[in-house]
Order: sequence, then structure tokens, then C-alpha cells
Amino acid sequence: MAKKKATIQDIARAAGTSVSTVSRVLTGNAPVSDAKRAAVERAIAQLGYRPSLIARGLKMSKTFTIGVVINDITNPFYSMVVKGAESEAKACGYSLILCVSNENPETELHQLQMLHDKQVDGIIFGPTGHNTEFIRSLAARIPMIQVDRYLPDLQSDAVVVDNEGGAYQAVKLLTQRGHRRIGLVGWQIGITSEDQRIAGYCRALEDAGIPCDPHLMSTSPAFAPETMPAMVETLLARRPRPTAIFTINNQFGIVAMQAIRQAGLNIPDDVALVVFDDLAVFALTSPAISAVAQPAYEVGQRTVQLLLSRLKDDGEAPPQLIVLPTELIVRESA
Amino acid sequence: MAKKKATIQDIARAAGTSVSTVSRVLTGNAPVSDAKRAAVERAIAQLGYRPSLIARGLKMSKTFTIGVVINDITNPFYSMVVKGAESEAKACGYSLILCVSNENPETELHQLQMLHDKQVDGIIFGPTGHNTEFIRSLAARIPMIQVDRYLPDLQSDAVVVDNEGGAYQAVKLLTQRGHRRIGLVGWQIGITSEDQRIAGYCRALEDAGIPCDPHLMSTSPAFAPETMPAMVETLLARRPRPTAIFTINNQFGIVAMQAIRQAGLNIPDDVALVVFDDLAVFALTSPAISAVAQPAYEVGQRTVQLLLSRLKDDGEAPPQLIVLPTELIVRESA
DNA sequence: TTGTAAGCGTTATCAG
DNA sequence: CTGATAACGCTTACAA
Repeated sequence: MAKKKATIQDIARAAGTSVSTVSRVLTGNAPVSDAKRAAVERAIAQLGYRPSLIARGLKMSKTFTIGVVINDITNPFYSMVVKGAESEAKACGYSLILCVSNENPETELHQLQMLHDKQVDGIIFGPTGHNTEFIRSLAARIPMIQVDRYLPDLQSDAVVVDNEGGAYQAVKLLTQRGHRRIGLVGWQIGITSEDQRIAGYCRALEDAGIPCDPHLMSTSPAFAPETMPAMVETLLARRPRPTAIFTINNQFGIVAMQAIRQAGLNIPDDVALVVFDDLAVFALTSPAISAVAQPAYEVGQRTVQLLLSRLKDDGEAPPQLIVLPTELIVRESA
Repeated sequence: MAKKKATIQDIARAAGTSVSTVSRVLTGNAPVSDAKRAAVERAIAQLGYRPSLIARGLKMSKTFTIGVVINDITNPFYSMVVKGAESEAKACGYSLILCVSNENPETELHQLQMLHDKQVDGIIFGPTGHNTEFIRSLAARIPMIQVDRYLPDLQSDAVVVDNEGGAYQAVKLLTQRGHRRIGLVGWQIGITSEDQRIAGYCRALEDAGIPCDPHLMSTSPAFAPETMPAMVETLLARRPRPTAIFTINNQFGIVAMQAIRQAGLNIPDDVALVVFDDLAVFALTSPAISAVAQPAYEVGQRTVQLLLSRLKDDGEAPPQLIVLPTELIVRESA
């Protein structure tokens, strides 16, 4: 039923010309007489011809496709990054192959490999923190831009936010309000973004003359979402109890909010709360949550812009680290 | 610097055999002697050879890629659908090209066209409601599964949730609590999911002996997010004021919550609220919001399962409409 | 079992 | 300006 797709051959035949001429009107990079061009265009319209992008890709070694590997598309931050990336890519004639790695190094490895095999023109990814050697060798063969986080050992492009500064602002808000026992919850899984947030937390404390107390830092060296509530509870069980908590991401923020409530404590009177990575609904919870907002859409946009510029550079410009500013949004929880 | 990628030719040469033999060990669909196989495998390992998926795609007319077109990846429902779809696709050796249409028919058209040009094996999409004829013709050439919503005029596969039933349950909760003036806010842009939710709303009212009053239905025939607050305000301005509101999606739910608050009204005492499409944070707002939860992850999973089964069928089975159940989650707002 | 050769649908080179 | 023709990297008859 579905008649075979017309090829460039069919067009040539129908237009009474050669495939090269058809190709020329298609790509437009060689002169063609008006008569021929008209004939070709007529044939194209009549047969509903569409050039095969995959044949073209094979011939030109160019697919107009960008690979994206992120940890969790349901995380609002990442979904906004992807939205920005997709929008920019679309505007430039590229499309995105989306891979979600679930913070799993093995999955990440397979997906990077697969993207390379599919000959995407470039890759955007938020590294799990592993596979460094493999990634280094891959980066020698295909443009890669790290997003949100980066492998410090890798000499490569990256687009991130000012994690250290954002965390610093958040914790400074707390110290300014007189808090001295400020807890932190988060992962410590060797990922720059999180490490830098922890660093910002420590710096803000030290600036206020408060020593950075390991007992007030509830971190885990492994990514295990099911342990999140216990991690917050640990902190709340410290005596004297911390009077404020800074969470390293919004998931921990939500968990902390629940745990504090369940402990019968009041926010912000018993425990103040500031979370890194804002959510729209934080304005609607009770109390509304103070948070560090990230320019997620712009992160996505800038990342593909940088990638596309690399595609022209041919990768000869020095690696670039783009750091976008964050914004502390003060609401009711601190 | 980056040495040229090795091709099947290079492997043949290095292994002292022919390309066909190499291809045979690659695809494994023809016998090869152990000696040759070993030699080939050694060469592959030494040269770090990886078959070009795009050359293979050209030859086999099979790309192991699925196109996905949705309206908004930052909508938690869709991002969960995509997560389910990606997971299932990955497990079956497929990857996803993600396109976001922003509810824009023109963008949708370009993206569907582009996916076809890139020769994806199939397409999953949530139609904007337009481009029906184009989609019909496309569906004759490539397997397409509609997701979340469908074009009623199109005879085609779709995976959706029980929108009518879910809305019915939500509004029934309201009538059971004694509400008689129940407002509705939402789009009426000719999309099945929304139309069916409206139908469920009306049926629940009628079952309770309440006529379906157009003055209590604040809908808009065009997708224009900036008008959402005004749409809710219109409803709140009716006299006598509705004592309850049902919103057709979670965005309207958030807007409604804000508008009700800003009007100095209390939820649920002045105005009760139930929203279609649950969010995790609805459990944390004050009051917690009652909502209709959709099995989003499963929707994504089932959609690619259906698509992959069509790829085997060769599309000869009759079109299927898969309807997944929703669940009413009663919290504090109604 | 193995190799040769003909495509898959393009673009690009090179003569006319 | 135009038309053969050789790639691009792979799979698959067809022969041997």
C-alpha cells in the first residue's frame, strides 16, 4: 500500500535530468539553469520527494543530531535544561537524542558509546563522575560539552552554574539571621556541583566565624534516594538540634520539609530551611521555601550554543568553562 | 590527531579476510569458522572498531530510533511519560529523538516531517489537534502511536488515561461533599484529553442532579498560558460564587491556588479545589491538594511497547486504544 | 565456510 | 551548466 519512497533517482528520471543536477538544486551549491531547476522542483512536488537524511548523513559524515545524556529527566532542573537545549538546537536545525543515565555509570557508558556509534555531531552530558578515561578518549573523537557538572580531570568544555556562590548566599542568609548551628544534607558522590555547594556552605560558615562541624553534615557517598529521609532524621536527632538546614538539592528539600513536619517541628521557628535549586511550587507550600534558583533554561541554551560553536571551530579553541549566576530567593522558610 | 575511524574494510584487511566475513561475525547471521572469527575479533579489539550505525541504517532501512513529539517536557506528566518511554526503549535497544512542539501546530508539522526524513522506525506523539491530513498520510508510511491524546478522525493506535472517568471521580467527590456550584477551568482547544475531562465533569454533575452551567465553565479556545490567572478570576467573580473548582490540569491547579489565596479566600472552606494530574508537591502545599493521579511512567512504557509490537506486526493488526486507569487522591483541599 | 560484487540514497569530482 | 561515476560503510545475494 505505502508506495516506495521516491529517491533522487526517481526525481532525476521524472525531471529528465541527472541525479547530480537534482542534488545541485537540493543543496544549492552549484549553478543550475532555470529550466532544469523548474523541472526538478516540479518533479519533487509531484512525487512528494524528501531527501534521505540518513543517506546524506553517511555521505557527509554529518547528522545534525546532538546526543544528550542526563541523570533524570523528571528532575525539573534537567527538564528545563533540556527544554532550553532543544529549543536552541531546533532553531539551528539540529535534533536531540535524549538518554537518561539514572546516575548509573554503566548506563552512561553504553549511552555515550551508542551516541558515538550513531555518529551524532556532538554530545552534551552531565557526567556521573565515572568513566573518565573512556570519556577522555571519546572527547578526542567527538565534541563534548559537560553540563551542570564536570569531571575536573578532564580538560574540556562545560556549562555550569555558580554552585559555590549560590550555596554561599543561601547559608549566609542563615548566619545573618543569627543561626549558628546550620546542618547540611546532600550527596557527596564526587560530583563537582555538589562538592562546590558543600564548599560554599563551609565558606559561609567560616566567614561568620563558625567552624564547619562534620556532625552537622549529613552526606552519603552513594546515590541512594531511599535513604534520604533517614539522612535528614539523623540531622534532626543531633543535640543540640540544628536550628537551620541547608539542602543541596530540591529533592532533599522536599524530604527535609516532610521530615521536619513529621518530627512535630515548625519551619522556620524550630528549624529554618533553605534549599538549593528552586521549584515553582516552593512559592505555594506552607511556609513558602527560600531557595537558590538556577538559570536552567539558559544553561541548556548556552550548552548547545557552545557545542555548535565547537562544530565550527573544529575544536581548536581552548576549553571553556561557562559559569552562570544563581539567584537567592528569600521566602518564608528562612 | 584523532585518527580516522576504522571501517569494516580495515578490519577485513587486519584480519586477513573479506568484509563479508567481518560482517558475518558482526551480525552473527551466518556461520564463520572459529579461526576466522578469532582473527576478526582480535582485529576489532585492536583497532577499537565500532560499526557505523548510520551506514547500517542506510543499508537496512532500520535506525533503532524512535521519534517523540510532545508539547512540554517541563510538564511533570510528560517528563514522566518520557522517562518511561526512554527506559523501555533503551531496554529494547532503541533510542529516542525528543522534540517539543510547545502546542504549536507548525512546529509539530516540521518535527514530524523531520523525524520521517531521518527515517526513525516509528513515532510517538501527543497531537496538537491540527495537521490531521498530513498525519494521516504520514501514518500510512511509518508506524505512529498517539500518546495522552488522540485525533478522533484518525484511525490509529493510542495510549491514553481514563480522562473521563478520572474527572468524573474528582467532581463526584465534590458533589458528595455537598457542593452544588462547581466551577471548571481549562482549555477547550479540541484535544481529546481535555474534552473528555470536561465530559466527566458534566456527567458527574448530571448524576447529582445538577445542570451543567456554562457560566461556571471558564474555558479558552486558544492555548495562552498568560491568560490562566484571569480565567480563574472570572470564575471567582461569579455571583453566587462557586463553592468548589475543578481544574483540568495541574498548571491550572497551581494558578487557581494562587488566585484563590489572593482573593483572600480559604481552601477548602470558601472554595474547595480538586485538580486533574497530580504532582508530588501537592502533598506538601497548604492545604494539601486533592488530585487525580495519572500513571505517567506506565503510559510512556506502554506506548513504546505498542510501537515496537507494530514494528513486528508490520501494522496489520487493527488499531488499538489503550486506556490506563487514573486514581483519585483525596487530601485536604476537598 | 568464504569472497566478490551489487546496492542503500546521497554528494562530489571530473570531464564534457 | 550538465552528466557519468566514484565514494560513504555496511549487508547480502550469488558464486566458489
